[in-house]
Amino acid sequence: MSTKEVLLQQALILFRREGYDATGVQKVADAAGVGKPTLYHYFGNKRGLLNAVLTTNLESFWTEFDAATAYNHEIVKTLESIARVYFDLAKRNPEFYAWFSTMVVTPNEGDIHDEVAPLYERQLNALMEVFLAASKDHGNMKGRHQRYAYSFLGVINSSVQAYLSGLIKLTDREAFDICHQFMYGIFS
Amino acid sequence: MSTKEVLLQQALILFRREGYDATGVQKVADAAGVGKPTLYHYFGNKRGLLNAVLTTNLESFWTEFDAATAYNHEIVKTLESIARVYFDLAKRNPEFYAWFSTMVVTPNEGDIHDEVAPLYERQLNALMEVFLAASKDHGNMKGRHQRYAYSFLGVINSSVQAYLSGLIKLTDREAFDICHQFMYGIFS
DNA sequence: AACTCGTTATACCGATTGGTATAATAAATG
DNA sequence: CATTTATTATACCAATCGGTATAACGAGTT
Repeated sequence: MSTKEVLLQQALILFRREGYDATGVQKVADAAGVGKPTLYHYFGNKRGLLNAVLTTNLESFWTEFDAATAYNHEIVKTLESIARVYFDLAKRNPEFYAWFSTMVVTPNEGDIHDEVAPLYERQLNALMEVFLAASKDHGNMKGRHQRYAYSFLGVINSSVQAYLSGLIKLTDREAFDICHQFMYGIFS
Repeated sequence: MSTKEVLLQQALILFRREGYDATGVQKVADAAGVGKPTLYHYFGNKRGLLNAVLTTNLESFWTEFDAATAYNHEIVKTLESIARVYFDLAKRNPEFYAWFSTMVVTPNEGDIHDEVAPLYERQLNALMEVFLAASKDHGNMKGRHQRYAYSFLGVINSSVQAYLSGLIKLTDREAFDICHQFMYGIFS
């Protein structure tokens, strides 16, 4: 593994365990077994490191996410695909998911908000598009697409949190269940 | 307002806006218009300040919470009461709720985790008790009380997040809706 | 062999961190 | 009025913060 990859790996571990603000650049460099200027050579500054951690760990997620959010006139199946994308990320990279999912709801100012907010909005906007497109097929969800996007993400996160706590497994059945339960609340 | 109250108020604002770790004790003292030793006189150390912010802002919440979690053989009504307790806190003290709700899911080490974890567990345990008691009346929720406690909190938080974002209002009707939708998923 | 280029280390910068020793002040009590 | 007691400020501590100037290092290239 290259020095750069080791730095990214250790940064993620420390950011998750102690928080971004509480993690000094020195500590990351020490954990990676290199000097501080090496870190600055690769990432420019602390925020660059944060950005790199986010980008690398979300690379394949975005690919799957963009594919899943292409609405195909079957809202429930579309939501199931989306849920599975999140489940996959959680299973493939639980350390990162646990960290990222807490940051998207953190209203702090500073580096974290500036870097994470656009990533969250991109998810929210794509989900809103899905519900907006679906509302042309189903008349029952007038103007609530924004609220649906919010709470659907909440439902997914709730399952993943249970998974990360060892309570459940993230099966296709689980994705099926939460999507059906979610849509029931809208249509009924 | 006493000096102590001003310190608690400013600490909450800064903790929420910039995060606990990123907020220096000096900044809190400056914001309150007093010297640093004044802060240490009242709270001992930074963690004592954190503890005091949590305790004071949750004082009336716990009273209402303990009353609401007394299961009375009507699971839906009990859940509604609980939801309203959270809604009340969010409406009465949105600044605090926005801060606290992000911390309970943050798996960091350090002061925040040590102070917040027991508060979260107390909520979780009380909710588990509710579902456990209810499972004696309803046979359909065998051994899943822990998972229900998790996801019920998730549902509530999802509503409150939507409220804090200006999307919805936290009415009694909203509490009714989410509890019914939640229980449907369990019984069906 | 000379040279370049990407990578890394030593040592340092000013600013800020959490925390404190000392003492001046204010109010309350005798 | 004198004394205590609670409250506040000035000034400081070692440690760490994010960030950098300088240069040594090894691998290729010419």
